[in-house]
Amino acid sequence: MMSEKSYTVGRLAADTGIKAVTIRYYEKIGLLPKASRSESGYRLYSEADYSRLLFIRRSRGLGFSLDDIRELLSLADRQQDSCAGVDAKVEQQLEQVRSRLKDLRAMEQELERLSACCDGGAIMDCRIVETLSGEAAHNRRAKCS
Amino acid sequence: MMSEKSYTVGRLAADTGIKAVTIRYYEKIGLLPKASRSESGYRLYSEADYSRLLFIRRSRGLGFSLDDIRELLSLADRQQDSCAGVDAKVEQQLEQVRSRLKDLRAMEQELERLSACCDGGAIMDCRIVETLSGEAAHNRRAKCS
DNA sequence: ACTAAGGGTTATAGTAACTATAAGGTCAAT
DNA sequence: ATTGACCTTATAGTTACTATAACCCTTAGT
Repeated sequence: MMSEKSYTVGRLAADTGIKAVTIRYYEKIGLLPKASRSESGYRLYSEADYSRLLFIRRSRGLGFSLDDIRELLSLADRQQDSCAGVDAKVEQQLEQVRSRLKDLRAMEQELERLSACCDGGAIMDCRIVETLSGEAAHNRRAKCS
Repeated sequence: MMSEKSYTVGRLAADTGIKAVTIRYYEKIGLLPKASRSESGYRLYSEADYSRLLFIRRSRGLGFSLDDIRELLSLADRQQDSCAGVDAKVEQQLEQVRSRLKDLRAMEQELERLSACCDGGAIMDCRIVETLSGEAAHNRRAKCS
């Protein structure tokens, strides 16, 4: 007797913080099911779609790829199965994040070192340029920390 | 009287650790100058090309984009100019890296928290799935640290 | 001289996760 | 009726490569 409330794509976008274009894109790649349509052809979304989108958004926030999320969603859909698969994916993602952290920390250190190297002279005397050019650490005591 | 030694693309690749395809790609997008050619059409590279490639590789290692590197190279080429531009770019990159670090650290924390949540039951009881589904922190004392 | 392996050459398409653009249809309000 | 804000589609661009195909060159071995 009462129809469920439905969202247009723009409404869903506003409510979830995911842009309308992106929502359509998710539909196109099959991450979201095809939305039902109004008479005039507008997409109409249900509460279930809304939840699914939130799931996607949270997962993206944790750095999962869309392919990972596709898997997560299908794992999460099998309510009575073990959650070992989900747990494994979280673990895997954690490792990946840590590995990227390691790389970035190394970059940060090196950039800090370089940054401390510059004393504002000309390019030809610039330690930064020297370092980037590959004349690795030889005598950088003089001007660098 | 003596011609400089020159590298083929594969040799340069082996020496710099940048793949031959990538070297050709760098030439195509103008990051490397057009290489001279042997009679049969093979690319021939000089020491200068070698240095330039090393510069690119080190900069990539610091997370600079190819566009940034293009700028860095052109800055570095003006030997008598001030190195302020280079310094600024390093500073900028440092900021970017730090911002990405911040994001990743947040992801790491949240993933750690999630990972600790799983007690190996069924999906329908899984705290991870619950959390991802957006039912934010309500009563997670029970099973989560 | 012939051949096969291991170089090199080009052009084109695919990757991830969108973003931008164009060209148009719909809806609510004035 | 017209404006403005929404919706629709399709296509191309982004980053930094990687993969593929189809072909040419060089060199070592028989």
